[in-house]
Amino acid sequence: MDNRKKKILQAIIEEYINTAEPVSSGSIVKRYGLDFSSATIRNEMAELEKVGYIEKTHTSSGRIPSAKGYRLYVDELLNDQNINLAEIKYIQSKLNAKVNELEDLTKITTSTISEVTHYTTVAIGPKAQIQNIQEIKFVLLGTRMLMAVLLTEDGLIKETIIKFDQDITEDQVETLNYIFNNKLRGMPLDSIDKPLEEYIFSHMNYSLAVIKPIIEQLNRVVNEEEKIYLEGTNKAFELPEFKSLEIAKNFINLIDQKEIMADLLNTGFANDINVYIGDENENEKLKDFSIVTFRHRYKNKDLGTIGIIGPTRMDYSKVISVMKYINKKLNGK
Amino acid sequence: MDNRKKKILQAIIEEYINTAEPVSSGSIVKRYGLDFSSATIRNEMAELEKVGYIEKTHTSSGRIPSAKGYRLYVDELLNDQNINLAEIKYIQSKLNAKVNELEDLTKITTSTISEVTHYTTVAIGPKAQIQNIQEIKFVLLGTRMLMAVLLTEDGLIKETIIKFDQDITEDQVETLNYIFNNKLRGMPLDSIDKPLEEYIFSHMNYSLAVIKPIIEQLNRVVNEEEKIYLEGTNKAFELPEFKSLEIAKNFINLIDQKEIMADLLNTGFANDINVYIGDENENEKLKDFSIVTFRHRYKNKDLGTIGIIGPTRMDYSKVISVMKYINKKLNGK
DNA sequence: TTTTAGCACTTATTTGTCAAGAGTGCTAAA
DNA sequence: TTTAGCACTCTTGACAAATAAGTGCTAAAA
Repeated sequence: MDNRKKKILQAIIEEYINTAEPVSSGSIVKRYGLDFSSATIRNEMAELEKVGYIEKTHTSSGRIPSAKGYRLYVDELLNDQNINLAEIKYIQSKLNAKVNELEDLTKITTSTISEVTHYTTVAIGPKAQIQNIQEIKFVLLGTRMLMAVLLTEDGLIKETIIKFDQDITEDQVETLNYIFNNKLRGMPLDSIDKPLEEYIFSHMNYSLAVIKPIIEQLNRVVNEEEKIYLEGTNKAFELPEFKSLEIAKNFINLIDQKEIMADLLNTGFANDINVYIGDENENEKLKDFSIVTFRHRYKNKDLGTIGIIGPTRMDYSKVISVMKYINKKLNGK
Repeated sequence: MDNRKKKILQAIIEEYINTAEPVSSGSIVKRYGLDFSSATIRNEMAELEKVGYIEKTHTSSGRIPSAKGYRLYVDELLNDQNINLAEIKYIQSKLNAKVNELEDLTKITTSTISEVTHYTTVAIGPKAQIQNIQEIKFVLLGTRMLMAVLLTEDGLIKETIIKFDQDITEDQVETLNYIFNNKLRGMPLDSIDKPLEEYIFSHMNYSLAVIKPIIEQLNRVVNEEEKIYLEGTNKAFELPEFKSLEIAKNFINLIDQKEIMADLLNTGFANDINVYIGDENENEKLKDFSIVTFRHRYKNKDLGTIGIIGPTRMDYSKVISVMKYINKKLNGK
């Protein structure tokens, strides 16, 4: 792969990202200041095709990038500072809002990314199970309802409601607070389980009718799938790829299945931008799409993952640039 | 409108709902046990068209129902007990799950309706602003973070986090609990406002640095748009209407705009099934779609609204039957 | 008076053909 | 090594013709 070939490949990919049409040798000569004739470009293109970076849709058509082509582009060729002043200002204005909860920040970030990149954006909160409990508090609401609030060492907050068939007294709440904090402080969230229930019941001699529903509900909350945030589904429908009913349907099916989205977001390396192009994706259903994710960690705290999902013909340069910038901003918060 | 005309109209509508193709005079004779020739049906159809219940797509085509036709069908002709044993069993199994929070019930109900009807289903929780406060509790998390929990007289629970630039003591929390409950018990949620802040500051002589963020955040939480629950977006894409890119795009645009969905769900009569057919909808964007909503109240408590959104060619009989049944079940809970 | 057989007429849909256009691969010359 | 030139391939759009589905109307039958 000499330099000229790379330049031509880059031109093909960028032209294709812009126009969504197969790229001809002529159009490259015209628009990409390469000082050769179309015949020369044609020869180079034939070789690029032989090594699998580009493809033809039919014998006499222009070329489109293959997944392998995009991969080289993403790894070596693209500009990852492709972000302008207007975009920077917009992102700043959004991210400067004061937020009290990580959830709000996730929502804002997700919608901001979708606005700036014009792609559908998904996000998921940090995994609860692996975190350690810092504090747990019970609050009596009315006479037969408790709210339990869990605070983890990483600052994640989980709350849930537990209903009882009998009245609960403020004294009981106080005891519960004492027992649970005493037992759980510093422990991982997933240690709220059956053995704990038995331990409290037998060693601390506390009413099972109260303990049991609490443990069960806390266990449920801690283990339930994290919520998925989704923004800009409609953005995808502006893309020419979505003229194909097949593609549109697959896309909607994908983002409608929260488990698939959760899996997608929970793979990849932390604090790095992960790009999965077309059939690089393990999931067969994703072969026509690309995903760019970012698992955000800050000061060793897991802050969840944000991902962009779109057609393989995605503006990787813009997407990656925006992700990088947002990450920098988030770490400054 | 004599009886025979109504029968023919019903046949046309039900055939169209099944096939999504314009209905010819011949097909009705064949499939709907009406003992007349196609010529007779044709004459009747010409008259039904004259009064606006059905329409033609071109001079020699079969007929499709107009909004007015669907309206008559919904008001007078359809079977609202169109639900079979398998569906009843399925709904029962889903709704029998024990839930601690209204939110969980809403989620389950929404997805159940979508599964049974095969249409996209949306829901919104009860409006908070109009409810009265029963209890308010503050919980200290760490040293600079409060969780505020609001319980309304209707049983709605709202919680939120407030962060401070200074440490908060347990004594302060106790005072806050006293002040707020004392002042707000029995008051509507939207009375948490600036005047209240000033009152507490001046009359109770309490630190503004603590009061102000609390009031602001509570106010924000109480007034923010209720969350929208959405299930089965992909179901819509199985319908022949969604072969049209135009329709598909409009649909996605609609359900992506939470404010439109909220408006939609917040109109209509409580405890009644509301049907809006095609251009009966006020919103121009909805002219190709129908909405069936149900504002659920029980023992005078607002429990939110559930809605089905689909093409005007919707299986109203099934949708209304399922809604009615679900309502009955919910009221038994 | 109501119903219906029969037929002319309308429109959509499908199929085939043709010409134009875009782009390639290859050859031979620069 | 590059490129002009040209034959070749495939797509796209336009047009025409054939087919099919269905209506409206007329005149006869019930």
